[in-house]
Amino acid sequence: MATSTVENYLKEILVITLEEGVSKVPMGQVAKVLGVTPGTATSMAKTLERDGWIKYFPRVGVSLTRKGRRLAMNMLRRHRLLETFLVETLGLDWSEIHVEAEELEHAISEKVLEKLDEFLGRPRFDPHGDPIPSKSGVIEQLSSKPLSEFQKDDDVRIESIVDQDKKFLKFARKTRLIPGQRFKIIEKDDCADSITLKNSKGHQVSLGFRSAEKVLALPFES
Amino acid sequence: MATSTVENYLKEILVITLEEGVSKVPMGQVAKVLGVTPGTATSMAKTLERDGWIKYFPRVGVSLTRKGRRLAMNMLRRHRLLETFLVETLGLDWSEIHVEAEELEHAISEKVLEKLDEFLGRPRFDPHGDPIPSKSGVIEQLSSKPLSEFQKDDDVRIESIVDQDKKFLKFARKTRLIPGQRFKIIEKDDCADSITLKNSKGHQVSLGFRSAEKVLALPFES
DNA sequence: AAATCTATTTTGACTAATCAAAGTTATACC
DNA sequence: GGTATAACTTTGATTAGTCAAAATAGATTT
Repeated sequence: MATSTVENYLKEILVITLEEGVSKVPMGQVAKVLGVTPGTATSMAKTLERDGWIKYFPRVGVSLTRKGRRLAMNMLRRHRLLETFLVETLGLDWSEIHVEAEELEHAISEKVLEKLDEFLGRPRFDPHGDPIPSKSGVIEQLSSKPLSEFQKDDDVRIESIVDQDKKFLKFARKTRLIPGQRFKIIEKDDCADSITLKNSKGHQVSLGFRSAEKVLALPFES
Repeated sequence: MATSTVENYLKEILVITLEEGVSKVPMGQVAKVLGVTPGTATSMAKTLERDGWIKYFPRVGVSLTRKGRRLAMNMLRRHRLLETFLVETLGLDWSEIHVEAEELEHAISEKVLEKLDEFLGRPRFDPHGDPIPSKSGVIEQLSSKPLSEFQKDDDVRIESIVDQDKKFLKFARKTRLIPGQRFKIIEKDDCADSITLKNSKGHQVSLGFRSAEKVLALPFES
């Protein structure tokens, strides 16, 4: 069994891996995100390698083994499901949930997590719009977020439509909300619960938040 | 800050104290409930005393200081609120909740606990019928439980009526469900959701579980 | 009162996780 | 191409929590 320290190291290594799209994370960065001295990170790297969680390349960095990645994904799932619970069910403030989930994620069992997931209606995204890894460790493209998470003036590229309802897919096709298409968010009104997009040809679409949640997009630097 | 090991020691010492009505708990018993060797319990007792959580009387036992009791009560509150949550909200099986709560109680913050308490409607009893200590550390008489928690043939003494609804109080008075009165449970039917009591004068009352939950009683050895 | 038994304490050793500070590489700069 | 710099590793020490096994103190029995 992994201690919660081990779980933390693996999770943070995974997050950096996903965020930066690299496979070897340098020790300095590991030390920094975990708030320990570089020496501690190095010695931990050795024990993590000894126990088969990571591969350690001295003076270069660490990468997760399959086993390590599996556990790390599971931690990310716990973390994000808990964040969702804290906001949706208990109504905690957005700014506090990270710290809280950071603690709870080590204490919650697989069984309770499963029940929580069910209770929450198997959410796909956490309150920050980050995707929640599935039970089997699959995660949607990290940086793709539902349209509802973007802000006015953001440039986005449609990534995928989460909803499989035929009517919605038909509507999406008609309005060019198709993977690969580029849009700019020209209006976002929280009160009216509406988002308006425009593509380069001047074509315009408005969506309610409900629907905007079903459309995943990537931020797009033009 | 207390580690979760410290929290466990204090909580278990409190539980024994409450259950047995003693103030000094012998080391052997401490070791047993915590699943450690006697030597470990002894050395822990010294550190706990050093940090002001308990008083340690060599070869006799330990008792909680005011500070220790406060923390221990808080742990008991956490534990029982979590058990309530696991059963009521997530629908876990009665038999599993103790172990789960045992882990979570150390990870949940005061803030989240407060929200959880609110979400659950500030319950007074956990799923076992044990009282949940208040935020300020007050606990109702440990052994008093709602009538619904007793079994057929149990002898009980009514302790108090939790519900303040006038109609219910009137009904209780008429049927002699008054603090101090003795009854025997002559029938308890889970399917029919009904409990029937009889006092020494042959007077009989039947209650639904709903109502039986509002009547606290003490087990009574005749 | 001596012998025995049981509960408790002591001792010495171990693991996980950490830090500070000294030592080592590789890279970058002139 | 030698030296400074930043990144990384090593070393030695510390703290929390634990066990096994030997030592001791009280209580109980004879």
